[in-house]
Amino acid sequence: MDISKVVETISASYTPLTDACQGDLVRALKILRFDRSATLVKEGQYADKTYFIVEGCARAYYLKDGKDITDWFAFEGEFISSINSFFLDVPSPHFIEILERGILLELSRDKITILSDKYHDFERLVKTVVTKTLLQLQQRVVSIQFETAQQKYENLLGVQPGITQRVPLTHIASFLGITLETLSRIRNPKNGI
Amino acid sequence: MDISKVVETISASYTPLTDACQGDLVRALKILRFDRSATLVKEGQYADKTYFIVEGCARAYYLKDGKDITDWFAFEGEFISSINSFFLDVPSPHFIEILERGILLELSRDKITILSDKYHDFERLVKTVVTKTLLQLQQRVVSIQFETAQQKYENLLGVQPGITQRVPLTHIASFLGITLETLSRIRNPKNGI
DNA sequence: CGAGGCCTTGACCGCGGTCAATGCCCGTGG
DNA sequence: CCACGGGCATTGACCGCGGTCAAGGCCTCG
Repeated sequence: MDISKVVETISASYTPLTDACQGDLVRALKILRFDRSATLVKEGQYADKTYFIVEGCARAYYLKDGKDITDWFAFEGEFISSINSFFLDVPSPHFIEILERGILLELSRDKITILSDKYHDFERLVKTVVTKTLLQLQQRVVSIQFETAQQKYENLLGVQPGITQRVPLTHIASFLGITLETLSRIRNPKNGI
Repeated sequence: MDISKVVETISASYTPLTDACQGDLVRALKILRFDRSATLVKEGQYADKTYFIVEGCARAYYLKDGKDITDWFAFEGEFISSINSFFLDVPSPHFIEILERGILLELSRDKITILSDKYHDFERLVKTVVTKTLLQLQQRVVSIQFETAQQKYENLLGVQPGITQRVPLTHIASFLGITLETLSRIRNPKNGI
């Protein structure tokens, strides 16, 4: 796999980076490959890394009263990290788990700080990634707050059509804030029509 | 009112700005004063401005099936804008309304772009504001999704203790994603204990 | 073949929504 | 100065969505 190709893609899909910046970024990234599901971050760790997904998918989840609650999915071309730990430098409430065999790029906060200080355009890249995430999250608040379980599910399918083929329903249910049982009933056509 | 003092406060509370940048920022800001409630942004407008609240408070809301749904409050020292319209350059789904007599600073997206291009540290300021907002929103998702109406309300009081003195309960209820009736019952001590 | 993960289905019930009536406060005009 | 009206909040009666608990189906893998 050619990292510089991936960095070009990032530069093209988020915000342009100068060649110098791209070079430094390539050198700062570390390739991770996984054959099957694996846990990148555990609850309680200081999770000062962010991961860019080249192939495969991942989720961030936490335990609420012992229950596994997914609160973020990431697929090819997206970033994932434990945002609380990453930005606030506190122990992570989240686990981050790979859901499929795939390839990730890892980037530490230290290196992000160095790159952000050195390159104005890298600072802009980070701003853009954060902004996109903010807008997604905003949509999610609206969806969670006033839609029925069914609408939330249909909404998710609109944004991530293939998700049910790639992610267990349990995780999708907790992501939507509904139970697995409810999700199962929604998906059953004879309750629907 | 002395704008440069306010800009110093912003620089201190978010991320430091050079003197040159602060100077340019002071010149880019426009002061707005309001004696009573007023609407800054209407649904459907291209809302390419952001507002910093010096005194008073404001809310962003939208109409969902004719119902008024608040989805953001801002108080002294915070920014507010119609984030969808501002970042994506689409017509605003939101109204933005001043809730109290007060003072705001207005800054247009054009000027933010110019300042961001000229000053690396201004780019960083924007990143920091967006990041803080992202983290708040993340907390809110968790709160909305798995807490009871009462817990959501108590949560809000934890973060914004004085809010009930400054904002009508109707708006607080819709912000929390509950009805005014439910909020009223929660607040009534004889149902609580 | 058996065990365990994942999903489905059923029975039941409680939180919080809807609808509607009433209360309270304050500004405006007779 | 009081009466009225309108905005905001409270209270009550009712009910439905979706949660909980429990049983059972259906893979896959050892």
